[in-house]
Amino acid sequence: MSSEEKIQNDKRAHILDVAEYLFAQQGFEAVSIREISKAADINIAMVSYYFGSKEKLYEAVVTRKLISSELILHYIERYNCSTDKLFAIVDLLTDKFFEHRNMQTIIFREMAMEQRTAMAELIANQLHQNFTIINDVIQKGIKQKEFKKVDVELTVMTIIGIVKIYTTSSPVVCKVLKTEDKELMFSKQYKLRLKKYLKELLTNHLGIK
Amino acid sequence: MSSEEKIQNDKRAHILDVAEYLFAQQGFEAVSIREISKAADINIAMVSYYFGSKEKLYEAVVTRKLISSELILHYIERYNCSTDKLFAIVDLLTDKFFEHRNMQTIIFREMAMEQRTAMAELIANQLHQNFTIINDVIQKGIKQKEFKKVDVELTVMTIIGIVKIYTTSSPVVCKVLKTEDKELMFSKQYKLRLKKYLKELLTNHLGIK
DNA sequence: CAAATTTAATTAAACGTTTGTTTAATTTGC
DNA sequence: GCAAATTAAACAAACGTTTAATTAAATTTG
Repeated sequence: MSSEEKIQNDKRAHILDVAEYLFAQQGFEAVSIREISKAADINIAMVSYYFGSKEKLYEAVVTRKLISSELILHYIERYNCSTDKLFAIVDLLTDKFFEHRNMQTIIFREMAMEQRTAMAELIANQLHQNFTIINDVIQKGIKQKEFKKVDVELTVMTIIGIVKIYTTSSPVVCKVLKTEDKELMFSKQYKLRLKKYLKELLTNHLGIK
Repeated sequence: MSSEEKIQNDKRAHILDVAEYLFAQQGFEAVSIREISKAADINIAMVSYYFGSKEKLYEAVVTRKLISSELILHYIERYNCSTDKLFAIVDLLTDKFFEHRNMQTIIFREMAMEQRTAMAELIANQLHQNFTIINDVIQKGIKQKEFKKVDVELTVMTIIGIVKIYTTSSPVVCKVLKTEDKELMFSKQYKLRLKKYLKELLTNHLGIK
């Protein structure tokens, strides 16, 4: 990559970062191009120049950070038993959700919209792929008598649901955890607590010895 | 209540219903007063006439259906042991979330906004109250050796998280459950499945005999 | 290697729409 | 006939986008 390309990519990436933050905070419609431009310290016309339109900027923001199923598969292939695979998924998901919680806010807001846009479909498919991987791991674990028989689909949803509500409902989670501090809530300490809890929950639920 | 008041209330309620549906589908900013008016078959000016502004209409929509903590308390007071209380809460929450899932979509979208509005604060407080009730039930159950020792706050979040992701992420949940039909997803049958799953999960997790 | 030329990046201003809200006139129900 | 309900029209403000002009950078040329 030449140096000028890097500079342009930096600027593009900067706009994407700013836009992601604002979209996550307020939602797509609530954020104006003028607001993004001001926050990113660029001219209003630059968004159209780089991305074509506000809609396409949004698409770029979303697609940039989707958790690919390849990543998950690659991450768990090193483990042999289903328990280790499942726990690795818990770690990975928690890490990714904590790291990209702005993105997760956007993604699940999009999922809450009933109207099927092309992008909503894209996200749903991606999430479904990730669901399927976790589903298969649990299914295999049950088959090999490593896990008890459970409602597999809802178990998958449980994992995602907890991590999701933790990372995307911070005002109320803050209150519940009595932290009053969002920084603390997303600290290493609390991330460990969440991971530990999830593994204990799954251990109990799946009857892991 | 006089007959004309009833008619006015009906019209107000009708606007609230339509607005709730649209707000849940698209979010506050994405819905215009013109769209609401068209869908509700009223004049544009009637929203201002009845509610004052779009903002106040939104407030009216949200506050109308918040699950009051009194309702929960009243619902569980008839039960003696913590297990029965907890299972009653599972039933109540599932029912309410299924019944008012439009509302839940709006509420958690508001919670995902980082900017603290007056209404976000109101919702957070309400949710926190509900959290606290569940929290207390589990805490008491542990104290009385009815439950195993667990991370109580995260257990509460688990219950809410599962019901929430089920009711407010229907596109992806549909795919996961292989129903392809949103009606089926919110049928009695599937509601029972969810309740049963939650109780089994809690039974395993809390070591209920 | 500097000057000339072309391309890319950036800007301020203006575009036509749409937004939420208000006004002032009209209709409705009692 | 009077008050409440309803309407169409108009309001300024904000929206996403485009334009045409300008600056900066890259490339070509002599």
